Amino acid sequence: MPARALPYRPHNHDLCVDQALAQAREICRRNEARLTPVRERVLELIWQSHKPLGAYDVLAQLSADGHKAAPPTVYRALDFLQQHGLVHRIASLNAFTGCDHPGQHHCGTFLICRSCGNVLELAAPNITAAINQAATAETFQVEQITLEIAGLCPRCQSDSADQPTPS
Amino acid sequence: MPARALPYRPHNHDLCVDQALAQAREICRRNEARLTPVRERVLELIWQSHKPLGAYDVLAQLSADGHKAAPPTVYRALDFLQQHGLVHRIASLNAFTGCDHPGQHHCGTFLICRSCGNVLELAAPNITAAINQAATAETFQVEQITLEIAGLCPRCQSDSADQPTPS
DNA sequence: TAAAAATTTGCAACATTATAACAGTTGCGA
DNA sequence: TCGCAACTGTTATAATGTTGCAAATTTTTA
Ligand SMILES: [Zn+2]
Ligand SMILES: [Zn+2]
Ligand SMILES: [Zn+2]
Ligand SMILES: [Zn+2]
Repeated sequence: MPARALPYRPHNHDLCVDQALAQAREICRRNEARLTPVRERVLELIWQSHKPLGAYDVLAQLSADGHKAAPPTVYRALDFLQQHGLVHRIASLNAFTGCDHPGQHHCGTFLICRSCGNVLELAAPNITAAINQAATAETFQVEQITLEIAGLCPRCQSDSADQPTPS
Repeated sequence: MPARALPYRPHNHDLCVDQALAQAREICRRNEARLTPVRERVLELIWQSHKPLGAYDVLAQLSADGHKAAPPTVYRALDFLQQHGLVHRIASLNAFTGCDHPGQHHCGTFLICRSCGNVLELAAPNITAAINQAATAETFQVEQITLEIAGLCPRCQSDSADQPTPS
């Protein structure tokens, strides 16, 4: 089994895209949801890298395709994709990123590099457990967790150590 | 020692406000920072309840005071207050809330009730530890944590159980 | 105290992100 | 082929946040 593709490292990103699209098609089939051309194209654009994309970035790229689009088109597609657990919204960035392990609606934990902009989605049962424990101690009924961790990814840590100011 | 004032429960909120303002003055004195009238007034407005306030809500209330204000005035005051750890921004709400235990710049953990809108700031060492552990496992250098937990507070849980649709 | 410097505020314009309302289109079953 | 539901296009607008510069205020320096 190959190591998980880490956004921070060079990897065959086409595989990320192909897998994401294949999973999306499969999930929509199972959910009897329609992965229309616009929706699929938006998902593909979101997956063009591991850097979250703003709604208006998506919009601009749709327009570059020649697609005549307005904000609602994009926001509706993104809503759909979120609903089916295919993308996540990063609240601290007002941006969207593809979901690493789609299938069910879930709230991810994100490691966001402030230098390169890449995002890694974690599945962190320990964190979730600690959160639920703390919430339970306050008799709070958890419905949704927003956990976004900003900092420096491994690559950008060494970069800043090796090359003080790389342009 | 009295029980901590929980936002969800009736409490003498004037004490919350008085304490927050007193701490703010003390902290600014120590930091040699200037808690000007605008800044103090914005902090007071933020503390008018435990429900986070949008920047434009603050702006409206400043205007109601007769204060001639524009967005930058509010955003600058909020920036100042954040810088000195006196208020927090809730990214998932685009809103601001007073800090429960100010003194140093820190990232809080928030329990946000989607029904009554009140927010409780937690100090949760267990969660922080779990997050740092998970980040370290990915060789990620944490700088800032955004943790916002939405759901139902104790009061609103019982309300919805007792009174199915209370208007 | 008076001039100079730094900080804070006022103000106008603008940028970005997101939604509302309604009309047209498409796919699908009756 | 008709009717319905879901999807998309279109226009306008709302909500949130920023830039840049000038005036006012406070602090520092001489
Ligand atoms: Zn990839
Ligand atoms: Zn995910
Ligand atoms: Zn209170
Ligand atoms: Zn705090």
